[in-house]
Amino acid sequence: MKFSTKDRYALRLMVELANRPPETLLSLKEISGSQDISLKYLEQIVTPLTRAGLVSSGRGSQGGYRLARTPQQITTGDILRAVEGEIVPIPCLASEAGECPRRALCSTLPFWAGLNDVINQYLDGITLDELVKSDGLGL
Amino acid sequence: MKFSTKDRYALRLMVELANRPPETLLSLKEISGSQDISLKYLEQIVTPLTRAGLVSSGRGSQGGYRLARTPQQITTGDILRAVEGEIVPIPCLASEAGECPRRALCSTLPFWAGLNDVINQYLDGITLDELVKSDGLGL
DNA sequence: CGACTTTCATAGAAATTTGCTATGATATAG
DNA sequence: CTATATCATAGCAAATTTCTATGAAAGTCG
Repeated sequence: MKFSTKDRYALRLMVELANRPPETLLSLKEISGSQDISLKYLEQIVTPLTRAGLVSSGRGSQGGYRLARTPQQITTGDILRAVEGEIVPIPCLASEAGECPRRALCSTLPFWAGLNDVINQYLDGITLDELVKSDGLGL
Repeated sequence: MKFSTKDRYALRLMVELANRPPETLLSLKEISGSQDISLKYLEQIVTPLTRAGLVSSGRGSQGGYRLARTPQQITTGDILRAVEGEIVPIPCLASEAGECPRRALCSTLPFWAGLNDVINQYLDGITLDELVKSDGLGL
């Protein structure tokens, strides 16, 4: 039960963008430098973020990325779901899951569903704005 | 971000044991049949559960496993931690994690720590007893 | 225009994890 | 002594993760 580096890097990328004046473009090369993440890997990570409409891009020299909404309008759930897809603790709970023949008699399913709720409520309750502000708070 | 089949099967195994009269031994062969899980895989899963003191075993013919405590005294956190080890959403938060050079300036760490708390509080708040009783409730 | 920079698209590949299966030893009941 | 079960350890194919490589398309600037 671990979130991937892709998930973690996506959050850091978004924090980096949120820390810049809006409207200005920030290149992946700069993010790669400051966050110490491979440029090529960042390219892969930012793709689903743009497709999800969380960031917008400008190409060519002086190109880069910027947030497509304000940090208050973006939750950690938005970001993680963009790169990872639906966040579910077990495949059974995915919306595209096939019908499980054991469903009726599965006494663990309500437990997993409860965990699913707790996790997604947390993710949807924290905005990018709050992430940025928590800088240096807890450890 | 998924829990493994090992985690899920461990829960189902424990529910099965909790559904039997205490003190009586239930063999993995029977569990294998009713839960449709390979016997050999079950053997692997039950090992850490016995080591963690959650179940006790009797060998030989008529042997099997039983709960070592009452279902009220066993939480889902106990079970999952027994088979999976510490439950942490990212490696940074594991107690045996090496010191991260980025720790001080990592503005995502408090977010992950919060998620960690939410998950573990949920896991520690639900007992095997409650799992068994939820049979047939939600879907 | 033309060199340079950056995003964008896709493919590949090494390393790790997952999800088992196999072999065989050890203990107990009847 | 035989059948049954736990216990211990090893191995292995498939999937996933974590990148790296190649190159095209689009934009900036001199």
